[in-house]
Amino acid sequence: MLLLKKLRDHRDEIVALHQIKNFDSSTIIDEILTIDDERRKSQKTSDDLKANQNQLAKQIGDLMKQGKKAEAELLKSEVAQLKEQSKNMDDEIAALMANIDRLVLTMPNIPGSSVPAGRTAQDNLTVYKNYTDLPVLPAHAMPHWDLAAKYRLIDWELGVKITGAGFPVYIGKGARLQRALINYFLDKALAAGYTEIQPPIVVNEQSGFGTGQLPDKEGQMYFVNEDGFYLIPTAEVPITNIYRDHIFKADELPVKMMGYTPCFRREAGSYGKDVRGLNRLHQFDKVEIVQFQTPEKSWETLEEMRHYVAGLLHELGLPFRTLLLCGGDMSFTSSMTYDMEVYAAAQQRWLEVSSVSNFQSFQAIRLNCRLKAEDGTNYVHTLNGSALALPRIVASILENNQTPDGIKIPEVLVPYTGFDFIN
RNA sequence: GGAGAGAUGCCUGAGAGGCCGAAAGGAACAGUUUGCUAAACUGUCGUACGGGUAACUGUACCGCGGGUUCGAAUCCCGCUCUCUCCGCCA
Repeated sequence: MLLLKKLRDHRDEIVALHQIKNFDSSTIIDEILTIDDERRKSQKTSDDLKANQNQLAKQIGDLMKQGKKAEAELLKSEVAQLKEQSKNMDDEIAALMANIDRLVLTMPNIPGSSVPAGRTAQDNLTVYKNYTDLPVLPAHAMPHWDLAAKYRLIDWELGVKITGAGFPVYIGKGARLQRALINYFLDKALAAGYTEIQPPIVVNEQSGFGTGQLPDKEGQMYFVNEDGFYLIPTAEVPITNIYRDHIFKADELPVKMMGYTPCFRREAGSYGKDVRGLNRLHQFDKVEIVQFQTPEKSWETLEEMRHYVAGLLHELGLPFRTLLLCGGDMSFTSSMTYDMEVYAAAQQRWLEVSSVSNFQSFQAIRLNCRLKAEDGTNYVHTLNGSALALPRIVASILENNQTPDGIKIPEVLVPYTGFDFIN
């Protein structure tokens, strides 16, 4: 959510930056500002009326004490009138504000100055890659879903039986590989200074709103009707909401938190080879890193976080690239996003395994999470990133590390898996 | 699931129709003092939205939403949440 004051003070700048996101905000901002002018006028009127009422109420009190009943009654009727007027005014103000809120909520975050313009994923900028030539597998190489079945790592049909498509059952070394990855990611994040969190994996509506999943992405989350809870699509939601309605002191920042959770996504409308195997699931595991940072340092922190994630992929020895998303491919809430994609050599596809974003104050405003500064209160900046999402990592390991005899486990994981080969 | 109690500022906690944006203590911050640590003393110590170049000033907020009243943190109604006891239970 963007701040009204910012819209007023930097109107043209914001309109220009929104162009990069292919969003035309000029008319919306003007409409908002017009409504807000009206709101301010109405508020002045209402405030004055109320000030008047307050004063009269005091006078009435004094008159009553002095026993001047008649005079008091006279003032009472005057107050009644004022009250009616201010009440009408307040209704008007409420309507105006609701209108403003509704409009403000339709505006996406403002992209950072280095975000490239563009419409689709084609326009994303590859800012880093860790390979010179992509691996080429022999003709008999298998995609991960076949490998997973062959070595009994994942039972797809069983998942369908228990729940439905997109809920695979990991078995034996498949399950142990998952657990190894989780522990490896957690240990690395811990060493990088993040505090480990085990949050609830269902959240209330306010939390969903705070991080920006609600209201727009309502249909993407599983909903527990009876209690009004949402299953989290990412640990970002509960972890970021830890500091909803909180005011930080500057020396408390940055706050670095991380956690492992299962994630649930309805993925309505997905189909085809996008959803084959582990490529896209309804339930998957992820370790997420989250930071709260001062506005001055958030860009620096974004770089730090994406380098951290890249480091993990390096250690796993998977071919990957880092993309700087163009305006059109960025999420509604993000100000700048790096995506990390690993290569799955059998499918010959790139799979997104991490998305690292700086939200600036966009989430913080919704969260009402602020920073106490010398010159008043300000909003903090929030950032987060996957570090990492498991299924596609597993897919990439299986496909890239396959040999005729089995699958080689990346060296860094061996202490966690307890085995170095799957056959 | 049943019964009861409660929700006040960063925390503890008073406040029971006007003198309350709210006592007191603690924490925090600034200053004074003391040889350091510490202590003592003094001061500061909520947020939002308006008006004003500014000094300053208006309004709202005591869980949330209504109501009564000239006037509500205080009375009434509804909701939410928390705690305690009972039941069930990993």
